[in-house]
Amino acid sequence: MAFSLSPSSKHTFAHSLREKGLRPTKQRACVYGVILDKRDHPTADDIFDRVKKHLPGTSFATVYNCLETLVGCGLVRQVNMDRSPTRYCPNLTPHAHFKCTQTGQIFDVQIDQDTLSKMHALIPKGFLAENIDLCFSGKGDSSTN
Amino acid sequence: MAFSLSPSSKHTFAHSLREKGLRPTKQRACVYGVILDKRDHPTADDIFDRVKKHLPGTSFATVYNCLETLVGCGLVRQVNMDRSPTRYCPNLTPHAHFKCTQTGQIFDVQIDQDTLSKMHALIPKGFLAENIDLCFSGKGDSSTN
DNA sequence: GTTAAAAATGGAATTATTCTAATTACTGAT
DNA sequence: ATCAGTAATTAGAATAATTCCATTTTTAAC
Ligand SMILES: [Mn+2]
Ligand SMILES: [Mn+2]
Ligand SMILES: [Zn+2]
Ligand SMILES: [Zn+2]
Repeated sequence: MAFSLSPSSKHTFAHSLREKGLRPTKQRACVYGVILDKRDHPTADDIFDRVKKHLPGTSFATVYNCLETLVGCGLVRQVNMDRSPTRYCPNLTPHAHFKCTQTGQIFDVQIDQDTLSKMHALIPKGFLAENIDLCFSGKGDSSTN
Repeated sequence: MAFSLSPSSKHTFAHSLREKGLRPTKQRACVYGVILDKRDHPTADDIFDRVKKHLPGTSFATVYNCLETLVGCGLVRQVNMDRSPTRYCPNLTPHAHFKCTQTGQIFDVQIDQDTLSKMHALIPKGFLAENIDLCFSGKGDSSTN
């Protein structure tokens, strides 16, 4: 059966898509659902595997198409570190990412308003930043393994 | 003729490599030289083109090998934004990158110690960050085009 | 100069992602 | 409900940055 989003997620989802004149299809809902369901910053491949459990006929191209759409609607953020496959994150609050070099896991790191302001203040006059990306990498918390 | 590094760059170069038991070859010097020479955050492909002007026989594999070596020695930093090709930067001071979405140019943005500390302070207890990457993207300074 | 290790080379392989052309699913008039 | 037009999905081919591999060349040590 298709992924069932919570009522509030379903509303956000449908609303964000319709605002851009796009359709809330079951594939898009499912991709969004699996990203919300397990917030481990999955890759497109991970998402493909998970989506297939709910909608077995789904193609890889569709997963990529859906991801592009969801990112375009601002429902999901892309996380790029090094040259590794892009990962996807449904956390829309200002946050950074920490990648454990041992396990490969990616953790969310909240950014407080004060630090965020300081970061913004780095940008020289005449530049307009639409996007900020802050990534850490190193040894992660071993207790979380 | 092989690229001629300034005396001080040549010293840093040879010293950093020898510290790791690696040889300061002319290809490595040339790759390092072109990165120092034009600090526009070139891609491997850009570097390949520039290196060939000095050492025409150089292969693409060698450029990648040299870049890996230079990064491993800490002489050069990799800059990854989105999924675009990796770019290389010889600026070893703490700095962020701003990518102009219109021209694709990448600019260095200095990070003051205070902001750097605040950023470090975001990292949760138990995590040890070996690397920090801060990237902005948006509209760059049109006067620099 | 000989020998052994390191580096460079050319080309093949890998792989995440994008593209293309064909099919299917919606939408919204009629 | 039917039809037409558009949007979305699909399977597979194509792309492109990077890595790998086998071979040759260079270098360093003896
Ligand atoms: Mn898989
Ligand atoms: Mn070129
Ligand atoms: Zn995240
Ligand atoms: Zn830089």
